[in-house]
Amino acid sequence: MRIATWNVNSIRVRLDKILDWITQKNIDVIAMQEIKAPDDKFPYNNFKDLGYNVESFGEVGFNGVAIASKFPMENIKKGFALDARAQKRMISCEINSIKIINVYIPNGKQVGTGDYYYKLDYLSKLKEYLISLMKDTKQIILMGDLNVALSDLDVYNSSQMSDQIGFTHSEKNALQDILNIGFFDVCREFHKDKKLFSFWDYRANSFLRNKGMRVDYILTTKEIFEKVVLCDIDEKERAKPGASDHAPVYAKVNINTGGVS
DNA sequence: ATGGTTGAAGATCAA
Repeated sequence: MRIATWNVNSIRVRLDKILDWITQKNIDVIAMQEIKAPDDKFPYNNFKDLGYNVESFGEVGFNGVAIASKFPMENIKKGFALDARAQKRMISCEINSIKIINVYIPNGKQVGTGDYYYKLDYLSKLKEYLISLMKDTKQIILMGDLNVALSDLDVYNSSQMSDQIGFTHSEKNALQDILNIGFFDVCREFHKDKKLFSFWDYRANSFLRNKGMRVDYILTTKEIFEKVVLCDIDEKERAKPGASDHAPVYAKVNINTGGVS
């Protein structure tokens, strides 16, 4: 099973690129964030024409998440009961008895603002939710834009990024707390000592200067991680004209998917 | 450099 997460920064503007990429990479399940479209404007049929089931949870103007899957999705849940602002940031389902959670963590805007504390609260509530979920199943994949760079290898310049949004001690600790309950940072496990970025700001020629951050993650329980055979970030998608400011992160998991893939 | 650029709006807000 090939899985992916991508902050697409508008499902409608990026549609052709997304469809081309999931076809080229033979992606079975893709978690998308920042679709920036209400559900009645989501291009469902374009995914269905390629053989994907698709579920979206969007709103006008910003946020919004969606999952497209070649396999049937069961127990679809839209929203996160512990989200203090009840925004459109989480959608989850079960695929082949694996719990798949797609989350778009709040950006936080500025350190010390209400938005920043909302972000920390969201990460804390997500950890509590995952702890409760793990009592029922050990088969969990959490994918999404977590808006936090975990280590010095996840930012272009750790001293320059120190105490900046996405790289404060509180944010890093909140994400590390989630890993500590039993989740593996799959891309980092496969590339232990390498600088890894998944996001480059549109401003100030960040991509050309490779001033990026890794904020997009695939996290899995140990039971799933043991079956992962590869994980990478496709930086080439970020280099294209008209790209999202995020690149897709993808992995291959060796599980029985009924012969479909 | 408190700038820069992009998207969804249709003025600014969010990132």
